[in-house]
Amino acid sequence: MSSSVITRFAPSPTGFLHIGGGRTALFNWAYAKKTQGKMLLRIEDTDRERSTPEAVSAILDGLTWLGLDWDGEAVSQYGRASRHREVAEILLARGLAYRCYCTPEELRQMREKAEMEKRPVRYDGAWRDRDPAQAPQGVKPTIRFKAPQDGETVIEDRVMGRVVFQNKDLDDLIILRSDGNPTYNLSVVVDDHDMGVTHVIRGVDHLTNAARQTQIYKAMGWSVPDMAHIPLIHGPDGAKLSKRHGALGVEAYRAMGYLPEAMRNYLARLGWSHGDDEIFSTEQMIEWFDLDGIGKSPSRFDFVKLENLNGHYMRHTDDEQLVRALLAFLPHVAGGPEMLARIDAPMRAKLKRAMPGLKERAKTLIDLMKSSQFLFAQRPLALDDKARQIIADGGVAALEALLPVLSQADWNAHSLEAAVKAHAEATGAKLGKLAQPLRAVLTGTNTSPGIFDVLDVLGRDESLSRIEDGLKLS
RNA sequence: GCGCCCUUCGUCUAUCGGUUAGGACGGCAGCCUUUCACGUUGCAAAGACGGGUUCGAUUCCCGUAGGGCGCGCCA
Repeated sequence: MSSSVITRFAPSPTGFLHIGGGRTALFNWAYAKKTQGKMLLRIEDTDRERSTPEAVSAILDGLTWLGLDWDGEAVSQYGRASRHREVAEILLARGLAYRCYCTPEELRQMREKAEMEKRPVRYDGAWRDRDPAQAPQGVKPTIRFKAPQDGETVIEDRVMGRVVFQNKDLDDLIILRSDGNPTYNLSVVVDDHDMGVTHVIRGVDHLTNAARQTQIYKAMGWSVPDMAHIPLIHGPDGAKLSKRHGALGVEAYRAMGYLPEAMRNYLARLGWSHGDDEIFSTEQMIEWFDLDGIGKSPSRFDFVKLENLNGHYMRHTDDEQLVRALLAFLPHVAGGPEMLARIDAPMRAKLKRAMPGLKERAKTLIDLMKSSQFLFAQRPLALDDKARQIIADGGVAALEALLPVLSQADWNAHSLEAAVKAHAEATGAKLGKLAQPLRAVLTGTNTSPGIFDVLDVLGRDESLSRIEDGLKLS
C-alpha cells in the first residue's frame, strides 16, 4: 500500500528563488516530512526563451541555503516534452482536443476586439468544430483542449475550500504550441500524474489553472491530486512585492545576515499558525505542520519581526556554531572577504571568546560583523565622534587614573571588574564615568559588550596600549 | 471588463456561535544597568460597512466597499 504523500516544488527558472517561492517550497517540504512522504523538485523550463541554467542553480542554491532538500534528482520538465506531446495526441485522438489554425496575430486581434467591446477575453472556439479540411495553407496549428462548455468545475481546495468555476468562463486553452512544444497546463498535469504527486501546494495565483488542470485530469481519466492554494506574500505596504521589498532572491536574505533557521521559522509563521506558538524549531514545525493551519488571507512581509526573530536565534545559537555561521557568511557580503582574510587561528579564538557578549547585541550577522570590528582594529584606533566626545568630556583624567589600577590587576574579567569597582568606590567616581572612556579607547565607539569582557578578550598588552594611545589624543 | 479569492490591534496571527476578543513583533512607560542590547513589569491598540439567521454573532448567509490573483502559442 503506497498511499504516502508526494508533494513537489515546481519553480520556473526565469530568475532567482523569491521569498514567496521559498515559502511554498517550505510548506511542501514540511508537509512531506510531516507525513513521512517525499518532496520532488521539478524545474518548469518548458519556456525555452526565458529559462536559464543560472536561474536553475540560483534556485537550487536558495533551497539549499534554506535547508530544504528534495527527494531524487531535480526533474527537467522540458526533458519530458515528448511524453507531453504523446498525451496531447491521445486527447486529440479521443476527440477531446482539436487543431486550431488561428495565428498569433488573429488571436491578438480577437483579444483587442473583446477588450474594446468590454466582453470577456476568451478564445471563441473558432476551430472547435470546424472541418480540418478548411485549414489554411502554411499555418502550423496548435492543439487546443476541448474544454466542457456547460456545467461547472469544482475544486475542493485544502486551504481555500470549495471553489466553483462555471465552465462557460473557461475557454479552450492551447496545450501544444505550433512548434510542437507543450504548454504549462498540459505539462503540469502530465508530470504531476506521472510522478505520482498526491498533494499540490502552490500559490493562489494558480487557482484558475487548477480548474483548467482539473478538466484535463478528468479528460484523461486520471485522479486529481489534493490541492492547497496558499495566499501570496505582499510587501510591507500591502502592495505587490517589489525589488525594494521582499521580491528578493533568498540569497539576498543571506547577504542581509539572516540565519536559515530564523527564515524558516519566520516564513512558516507567515500564513501558517499553530495556535499562539511563535518560536519553534524546524523539528517542532514539522511535527505540527498541517494544511489546516494555513490561513486564507494574504500577508505582508515584515522585516522588523524577521529581525527580532533572527536576533532570538542568534542569541540561542552556541558560540562555536555562530563563529562558523559568521565565517560562512562573510564571503557573501561586501567587505566580508577582506575581514575573512584577517581571521587567523588566534583571531578566531578571540572572536569565539567575545561571542557571548557580541551575540547578545546582534540581530543579524551583519551586526555581528560590525560589532566585532574592534577585535581586528589596528592601533592606533580611529575613534568615532561619540567616542571622541567621551574622551573630551573628562575621559582623559579617568583613563590616567585607571591605567595604574588596571596594570596591577590580574588580567581576567572578574579581577578587572573588582579592581575598577574598588577604584570607583575609593574615589567616589561613578562606574559609568570610568567605563565609557575605556570603551571609547578600547573599541573606538560608545557601544560594545561589557567593558571587562572587552579588556579580557583584547588581552593585557593590547588593552594597555590602546589606553595609552587614547591618552595621547588629548 | 469578466471570473475567482481575501478582509480581527500598525504588522503576523488565535478564536472553529456564548471569551473582559488571546499571543507575538513594533510603540509608549517603568525596572535592571558600565554603553548598547538582553531580560522583565505595565499600558495603549482590532472584528471594514450594511442587512439578515439565531436566545446569542468576530464566527453562518447576502449585499456594499476595499484589496489581491487570473484572463498568453509565460509559468
